[in-house]
Amino acid sequence: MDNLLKYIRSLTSFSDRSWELLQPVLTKKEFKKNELLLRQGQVCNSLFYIDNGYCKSYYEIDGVVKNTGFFFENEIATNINSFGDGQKSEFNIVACEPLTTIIFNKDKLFQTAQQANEIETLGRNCIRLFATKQEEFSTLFKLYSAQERLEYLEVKHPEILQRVSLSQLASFLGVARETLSRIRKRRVLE
Amino acid sequence: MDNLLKYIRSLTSFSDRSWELLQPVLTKKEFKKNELLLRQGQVCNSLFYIDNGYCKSYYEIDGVVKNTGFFFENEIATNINSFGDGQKSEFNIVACEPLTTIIFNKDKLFQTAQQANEIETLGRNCIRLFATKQEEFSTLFKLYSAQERLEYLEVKHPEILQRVSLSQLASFLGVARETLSRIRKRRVLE
DNA sequence: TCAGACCTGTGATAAACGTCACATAATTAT
DNA sequence: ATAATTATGTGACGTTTATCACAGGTCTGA
Repeated sequence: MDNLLKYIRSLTSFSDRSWELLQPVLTKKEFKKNELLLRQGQVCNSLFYIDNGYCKSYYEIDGVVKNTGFFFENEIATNINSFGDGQKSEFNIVACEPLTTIIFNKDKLFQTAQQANEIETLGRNCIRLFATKQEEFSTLFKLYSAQERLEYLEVKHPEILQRVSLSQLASFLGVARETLSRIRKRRVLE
Repeated sequence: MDNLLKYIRSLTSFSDRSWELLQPVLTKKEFKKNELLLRQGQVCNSLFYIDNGYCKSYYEIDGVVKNTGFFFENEIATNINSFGDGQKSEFNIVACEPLTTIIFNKDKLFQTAQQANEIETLGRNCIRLFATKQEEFSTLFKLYSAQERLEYLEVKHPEILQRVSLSQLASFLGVARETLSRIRKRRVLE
């Protein structure tokens, strides 16, 4: 839980009292590699704080897997739309490695947040980080070519390139696996 | 202010008392067509509730304008990253029509939110909507081709196609103006 | 240690797209 | 009303990308 407390305090001021109040909201949970955190069609009632390992969100359309996000240590993974609105999720979240998470239960979180403003503020800040990340990757496609998107990741998010295989990365970058392989080859030669 | 109150109450329970407390946070402001709401390099200290008209966010890179978002009535326009973190904005927001907005002042909003939990919850929900929208458009690029992205807008966001010119829409969809023109022609003939 | 699954690279080919050039609306300003 | 500006359509051409096919490499579990 140490990592989580540090993470929270990097976002917002958080008293020991708030941390105590938050405890009943939290559950530690481990996932095996390839185990699902969230399944398409389910409603997402959790925020998954990633303590160790990483996971990804993906759509499965006509049997083809399309990766839409990767989530590493000290990030929150969730379906923000499903979590907020109670709608069924259109995508899956799966552990890409053995994964240790701390789960925020939605109902308990909302109850507790009504009583403790610091917890409400924490929730706002978690969502803000999530929104910032989405905006960042959304903008990539509007500003840059496939090769430039790869270069952007090399500079700004090298951890993704180090830990995610080329095949997995391709759909996230919006190109075919073969194309990404060729782009990478060009980059090495240049 | 009527529209704003309805908007707020569609998001979260909001007492008359909270609405009173919120008043000092709010300022009505009109923008002329092509007037900037936010300039690149500035820090964003406002949430712009769109009461009437619409605006867009855009990057200007090597003299070329790239549109990244459109914001219509009953939406909040802002730079979520700049607003939350105090970083300088990398993009502009400009009125595309004569625009009526209600501005939330950041400092006053945060002060007031500390005293009234309903206002903190409102902030969380506004950001949540923002995150959901970003995620939606980010996913489009990973799942669909340019033509499919256009079809998606036709079904899910026809208001964008009705109000935004083809040239403006092109960079938002991540294609050249000429390509979008040809895609549209194909769609009409099919 | 061996088979099966997954990952990466590469060639061939067709399709999609970007860019430049220019013509023709449509809109706006004077 | 008319000129200027902006928006759209279209052809030509080169570049980038998707798709299919297949070979070789790596990892993993029986």
